[in-house]
Amino acid sequence: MARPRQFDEERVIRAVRDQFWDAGYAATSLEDLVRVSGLGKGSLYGAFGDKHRLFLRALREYTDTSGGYLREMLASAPRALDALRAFVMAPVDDPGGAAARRGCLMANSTYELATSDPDVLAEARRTYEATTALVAESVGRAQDEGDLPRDVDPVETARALLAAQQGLVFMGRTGLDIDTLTAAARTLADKLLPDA
Amino acid sequence: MARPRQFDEERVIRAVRDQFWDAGYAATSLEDLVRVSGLGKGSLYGAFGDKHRLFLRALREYTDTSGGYLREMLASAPRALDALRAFVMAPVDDPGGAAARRGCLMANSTYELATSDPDVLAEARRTYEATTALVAESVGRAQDEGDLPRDVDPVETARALLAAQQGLVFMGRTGLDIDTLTAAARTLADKLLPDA
DNA sequence: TGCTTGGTGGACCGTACGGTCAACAATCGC
DNA sequence: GCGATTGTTGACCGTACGGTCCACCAAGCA
Repeated sequence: MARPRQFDEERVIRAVRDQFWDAGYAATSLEDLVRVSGLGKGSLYGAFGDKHRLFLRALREYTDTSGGYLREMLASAPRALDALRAFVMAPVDDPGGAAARRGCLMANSTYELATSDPDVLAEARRTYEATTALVAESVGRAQDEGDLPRDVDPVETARALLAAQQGLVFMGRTGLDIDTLTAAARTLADKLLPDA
Repeated sequence: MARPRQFDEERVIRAVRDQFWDAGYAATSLEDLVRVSGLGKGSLYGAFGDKHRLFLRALREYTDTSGGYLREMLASAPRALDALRAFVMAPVDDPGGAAARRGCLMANSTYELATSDPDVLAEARRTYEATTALVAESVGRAQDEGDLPRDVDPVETARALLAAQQGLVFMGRTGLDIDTLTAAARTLADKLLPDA
């Protein structure tokens, strides 16, 4: 072993992720990445490879973290139905609406790159499948707890809930004010999760 | 007057719009625009201004055309409820799923540019407001026709329907197969428009 | 037909980008 | 302490981009 790294890899990835989140992939220059990371170009390349690989790494960090939060949130809720409601309302869980305007890094990336970048498309599908499975499991739990009717398919319901959530994310990106957005989220949750 | 234009302005705008639609704003180069339009750089600049203004023009063409179709579709339906159902199902109205993967130019642009481009953000809000108003009007009509309960707010319902539709657009962009997407769309329509 | 006016096209320009590299610095085993 | 090894830095490079410009051209008018 020789000279050790002078930076915290996780901290750098989080800083880079935030930059991509705020500005998008194409609109983020290497100079931006150097600035937010505090590293030189050479170090960045030596540690993470080129811009594309660095982006994929940051995206993976985002999906892993988000997936972890979701898993925990769904698992820790006393009643699954409440967790599902919180899942739909997640895009508006932010007083000032700043998070709503920022949106979801995975959705932003899908819209910007999915047509041209197979790696991003694959990550999108992977995340989508994993989220659907997690939500479907909670739908099943809500059925077991008597809060949702037995005759609906958990996976179908999970896909509908995910679509509703992502639709709210989109409306947040258009700059819709947080109160109106919250009302829309409530309407969707009430209709899709009738017994709440 | 001197030498007249040798191209059809509308045709050029549509070609440019399709290019931006397929590749996005940043990923479309001036060379691409020259290729799909058949014009030289000078002509393009002389007729439409720079890349940004040309993009806004193409985006406006898209929103005007889409808005026109929507207005017509909603107005011509014998029962408003059927039209609302068609509105939600629109993202999957495409046998091969190609249109679903392409998504909606306005949504694509919002995700790519709304944070940094005030003009695009304004166009997004304008389109969003107009669509909400059109859909809300049809919700009111469906209430008058006895197909939707009287106690729901038309504008709230319209926003929920729009969110559901845009959520489906997102799922289409992730490459979800058209059959699964159609099933999700049906679930959403059934829940949000109960008496269909 | 020659003059004027606006359209056309592509050569050309400055710049900012992603990426490379070589010189230097810091740590470890010996 | 010294060499080996790896990390760090920023100057540097080639390229592709958006945008400009100018020489040429076609139509209308006298």
